[in-house]
Amino acid sequence: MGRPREFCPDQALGQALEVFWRQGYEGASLSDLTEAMGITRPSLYAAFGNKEELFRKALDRYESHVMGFMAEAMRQEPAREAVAGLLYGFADAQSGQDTPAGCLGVNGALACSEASEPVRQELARRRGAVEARLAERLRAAPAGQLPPGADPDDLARYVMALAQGMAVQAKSGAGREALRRVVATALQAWPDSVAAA
Amino acid sequence: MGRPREFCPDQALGQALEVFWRQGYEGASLSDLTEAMGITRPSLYAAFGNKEELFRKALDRYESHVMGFMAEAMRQEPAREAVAGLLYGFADAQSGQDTPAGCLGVNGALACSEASEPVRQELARRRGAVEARLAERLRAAPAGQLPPGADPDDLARYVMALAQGMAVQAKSGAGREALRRVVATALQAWPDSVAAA
DNA sequence: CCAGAACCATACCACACGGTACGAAACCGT
DNA sequence: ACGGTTTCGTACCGTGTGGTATGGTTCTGG
Repeated sequence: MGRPREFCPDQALGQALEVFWRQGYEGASLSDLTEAMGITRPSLYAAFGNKEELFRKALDRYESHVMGFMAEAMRQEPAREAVAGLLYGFADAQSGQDTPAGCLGVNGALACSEASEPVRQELARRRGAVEARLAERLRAAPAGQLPPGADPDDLARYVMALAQGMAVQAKSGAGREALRRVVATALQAWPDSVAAA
Repeated sequence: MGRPREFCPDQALGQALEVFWRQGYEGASLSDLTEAMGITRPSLYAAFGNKEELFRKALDRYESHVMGFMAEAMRQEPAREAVAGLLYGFADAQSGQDTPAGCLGVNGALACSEASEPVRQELARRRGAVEARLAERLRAAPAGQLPPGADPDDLARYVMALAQGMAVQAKSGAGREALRRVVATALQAWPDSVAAA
């Protein structure tokens, strides 16, 4: 009962996600957000709590929607295919025509004022979680599927560094083609012959 | 003539550099800056213009001091040594004990409000300049020094992506050892045998 | 020893920030 | 039709932002 809200929370969250994605947590003001979401300040607070909670919900939506490809990519065999799926998936997600450039997890709050330190740490935590999942995936690979002498943890960190670096490049203006060539260049170092072994 | 200033501009700039490095352009308030520099607001404006000019001067100082190793690294032979020198140099610069984590060029303003767009673009421009210098260095390498089938432009973009990704990792808490292993993992893909060819 | 010049410190400005109080409007169950 | 409930819109709050006016202070050149 009571007056029904005049906006769709999910759609509004999608708009908020875009603003955070483009401008980062601190760079997105409440005015930017409410304007993009098409709702007023009090409506935002009633529906989403406050700016930080809104950001966390946008982050959840980002992970489940934009990064949804990850789960399937990780399942690919052999391990090299999983890494290739991840990297090409990141490249595409960071260079979408209808989405902001780069990655919300990197754009969100890399360096910020002390007030946003909790947000920064949360993002670092989530990046670490992805890296841990990848390390686990690589550790489960049969011997011989990884490049000779490569440690799964090191390899996972290397792949994530590359992904995050591509996010920086995308935000700097690099297009999809450029990013895909970065992935291809990296994968040339991990020949199919190794995977076939 | 006139009253002499009671602070050393170069030292004050160094303190400002540290604050920008740690908190980024927007995340560093004038209060943060003046407190770290040990000077008052009007002194800052008299000596450095305004916040944006101060940032640009800090950026120049960063390039000439912290990134000073680049010129020598690029001169190394063969090309693989130049890339190795660059990457290890970045890894060390991003994980210094007495300096903020990460890279000022990446921390400074990756995503920001519209007001700081000029700063963001300037940083993207400078990152591109480094990439262009590296591409030129690789293009000048004798045939056979690069991995087979690798395009110098793609290779340069790949190396820069890795460096910028390490900057993200460093800001996330990765230590020097972790970063160096990322570099080593990347360099394993570019065997010495290729360089010796 | 004084005039001019540059610097320092305080106190201030307009404005944008994140967040909220409050009254009017719109709905549901009875 | 009406009471209770929830939303919406406006107008506001305290605080912090980047930036500056002003007056006292400390130096140099003559």
